[in-house]
Amino acid sequence: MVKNRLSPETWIAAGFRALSEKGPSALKAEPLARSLNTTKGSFYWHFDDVPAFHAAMLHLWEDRAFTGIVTALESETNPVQRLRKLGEIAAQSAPEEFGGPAAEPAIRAWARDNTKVAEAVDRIDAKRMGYLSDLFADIGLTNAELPRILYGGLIGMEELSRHDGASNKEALATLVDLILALYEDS
Amino acid sequence: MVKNRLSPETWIAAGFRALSEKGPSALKAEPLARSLNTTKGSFYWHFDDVPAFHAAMLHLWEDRAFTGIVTALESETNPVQRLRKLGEIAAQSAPEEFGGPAAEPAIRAWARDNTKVAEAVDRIDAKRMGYLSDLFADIGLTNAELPRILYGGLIGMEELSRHDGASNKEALATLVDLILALYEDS
DNA sequence: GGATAAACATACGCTAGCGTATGGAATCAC
DNA sequence: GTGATTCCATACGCTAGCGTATGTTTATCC
Repeated sequence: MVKNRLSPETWIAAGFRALSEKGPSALKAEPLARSLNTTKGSFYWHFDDVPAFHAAMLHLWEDRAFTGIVTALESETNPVQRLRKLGEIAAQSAPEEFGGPAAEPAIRAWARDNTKVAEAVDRIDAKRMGYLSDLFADIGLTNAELPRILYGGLIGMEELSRHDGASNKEALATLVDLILALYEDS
Repeated sequence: MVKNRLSPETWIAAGFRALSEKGPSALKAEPLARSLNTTKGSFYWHFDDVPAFHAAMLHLWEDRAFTGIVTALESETNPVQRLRKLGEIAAQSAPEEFGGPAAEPAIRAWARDNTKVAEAVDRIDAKRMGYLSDLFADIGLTNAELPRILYGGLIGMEELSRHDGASNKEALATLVDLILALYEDS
């Protein structure tokens, strides 16, 4: 029998997997331990308690939720290309360390019964909306509703995908086109 | 001391209130009883068990989630007016019987750890998307992505409002305008 | 206005998960 | 290799919520 020694990261990854698959109520020490074929002895060695574990998950996510997008768009030089690229990467699933596809909606759902999570989501939303605002401003689109339309569409479609399983690739591209039509006209 | 005798509907309303304010984890018999200043003796008189209570909540919602929208749009005669009106009513909060504002996002969050809820949301989403498809088809817009864009935007903005507290009135109106620009052009 | 039923209160045993404590195995230092 | 450290297993008491059983109150019906 191979004895896999676990790291905090392993637990956190298992946490995101459970969060995505079974919802926030699955983020408990003993069930997670079972999913890793171990006991909560390990859990309480790596983390002080359950809230501390939650905080660790949240910290990892908040750390990458904004910068991850920014760096992913760095390769594109002009704002229009960045907007189009944003539509593409948003249509893809999240990395495995966050529980694979539909990690973001799962975190938003988590925010409903956890204040700390809600606050983190608040901060990330504000940052992303600000970034979108700047992007639109760069191409001369100052309509204050555009970031909300695009980001809202992004969130909503991710949510929809979870239920109907469909891809958002086409829809997001079309949405960006609809918005950029304003740019062509100006 | 006035003895308020409770009905199943009172319990269900309290359920939606708790769901909206504290999340799915608040849908438990004893906490709900406390919120109504009573005991679970009443709960188990009106409902067989907790899953049965959940089913009752869900049944009420599913019953009104689609038809409610359709009847709200009946006053408008042509499809374009209906689309604009849809944007308006979606920006308002849900009726109090469903826990006031942001009831829909709460139910979507609930769907994450409850299969029955997820199935109900599936059915409602399909119906609403079908309705939107018909609406767009009526004005000659056959682009299959449009229902997803509008409905996704609706869902996402509702979610955003919960966090930043902002209204979606302007953004939804603008989104409808962006889409209807396709109609003007054709 | 006493009998009947409906609506609620209370007490009970049960389970899942929490956090602690302590012992045991695996790994590292040298 | 043995001593120390790191990591995990197990056992314990505790609490919240479940569902049942049974008692109490409140309304209803003639």
